[in-house]
Amino acid sequence: MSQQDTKERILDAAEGLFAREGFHGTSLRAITTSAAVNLAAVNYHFGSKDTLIEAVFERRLTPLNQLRLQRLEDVKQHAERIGGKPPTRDALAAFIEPTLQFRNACSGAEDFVVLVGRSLHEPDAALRNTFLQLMRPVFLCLFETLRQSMPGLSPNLLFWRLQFALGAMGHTLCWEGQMQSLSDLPHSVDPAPKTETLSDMLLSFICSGMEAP
Amino acid sequence: MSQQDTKERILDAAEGLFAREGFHGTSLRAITTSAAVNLAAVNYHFGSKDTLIEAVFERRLTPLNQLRLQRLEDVKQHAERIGGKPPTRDALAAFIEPTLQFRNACSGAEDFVVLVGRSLHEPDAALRNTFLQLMRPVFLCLFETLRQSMPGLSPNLLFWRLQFALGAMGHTLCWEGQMQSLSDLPHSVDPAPKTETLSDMLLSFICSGMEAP
DNA sequence: GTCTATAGATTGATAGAC
DNA sequence: GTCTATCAATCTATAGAC
Repeated sequence: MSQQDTKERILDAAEGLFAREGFHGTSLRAITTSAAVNLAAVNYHFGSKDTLIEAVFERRLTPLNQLRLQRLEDVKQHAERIGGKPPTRDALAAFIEPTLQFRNACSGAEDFVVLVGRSLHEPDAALRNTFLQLMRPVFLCLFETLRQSMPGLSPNLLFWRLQFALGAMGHTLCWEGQMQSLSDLPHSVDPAPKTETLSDMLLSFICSGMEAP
Repeated sequence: MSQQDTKERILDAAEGLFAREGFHGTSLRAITTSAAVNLAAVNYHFGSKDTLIEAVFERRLTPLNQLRLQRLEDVKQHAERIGGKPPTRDALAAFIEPTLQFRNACSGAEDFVVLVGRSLHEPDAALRNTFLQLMRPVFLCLFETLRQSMPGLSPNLLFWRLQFALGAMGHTLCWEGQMQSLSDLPHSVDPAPKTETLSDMLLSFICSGMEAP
């Protein structure tokens, strides 16, 4: 087994377990057993449990954020070219759609998306800040784009509405994983809609909320 | 120190630590030290760590949910009396406002509200289900009331929009605690608005999202 | 009811042979 | 790079004196 293989196997196993059991609920032994590698391999390749979770975040969040930034840039440039404002829905879609579609991008990505959804509410402050630092550039770009989309909205109100939107989105990402719960209603509810359907429902909700009177 | 005192002190300390450090991130030692009681007192009074967190939830969630159910009932009865539909905003307000106002109801309630916000995303399935089971009656009542408010909306779409709303609300509750993060923007943002202001912003957002075209 | 003392299991991390 | 063996710390829970 090559070094590359071992590192990847650890990252894959850690990603799944952190998403399903949480960071503090996952032991290094659980990870190495699931990855079928030796216990000492984690500390050899990643240094510590804390640096391992950083590596788990960076592996997928870096390309995902690049995708989001690219799409946001496209929306802004298209608006400039036609001399108008970037449509609110397009700006939000540039942030949301790549995330939901990422689920189908590669194997194991479903786990990662759940992990992302949970990260905003992560109790461990150090871990939460690791995530937020990686997200900061995208968040700032989204904020500035939306400023152009809705120049009449005060920065404070925009900020809070964006927080509400992030909450709605994060909750949706978690749910996609496994969060069985309130769905046993006396009505027909689809607990796992197609990515495109879910994406549209979420976008419509958030878009209307952002543009509320 | 009376028995009542000891139990309450443990509940108070546990509430704060669970909210700030998470369930798995909080040890019984941390709780008993913070509460200034003996380590063995937790197991004597509550049986185990798992039953302790259940007691923490129940102590405040039972009266809070009763408040929410009462307000939902009022909204429905008022609609019946005038022979109309319960207004969407009133139904949502019956669920949201008591929660946000609960922060100021008693000391320590701020911690509890953060704990609630985080519970939907709790990785520990048993813990999450404890919370969901306590919330189920209120959730069902809210769902049925909103069914009356918006009879044109399919149950499936209503369900998902309600999930988005819960996500937005949960994120807001967490934030209220301490979640410093993305707020250092090049604009003036109020990181801790008055309860009423925040409540109005959240309600307007969710209400518009629920009634999206 | 409260305390001390400790059992028994699990944790993250490392030293050293191969 | 991979393995075994183990350390030192921490955890929940309990037994038994007072």
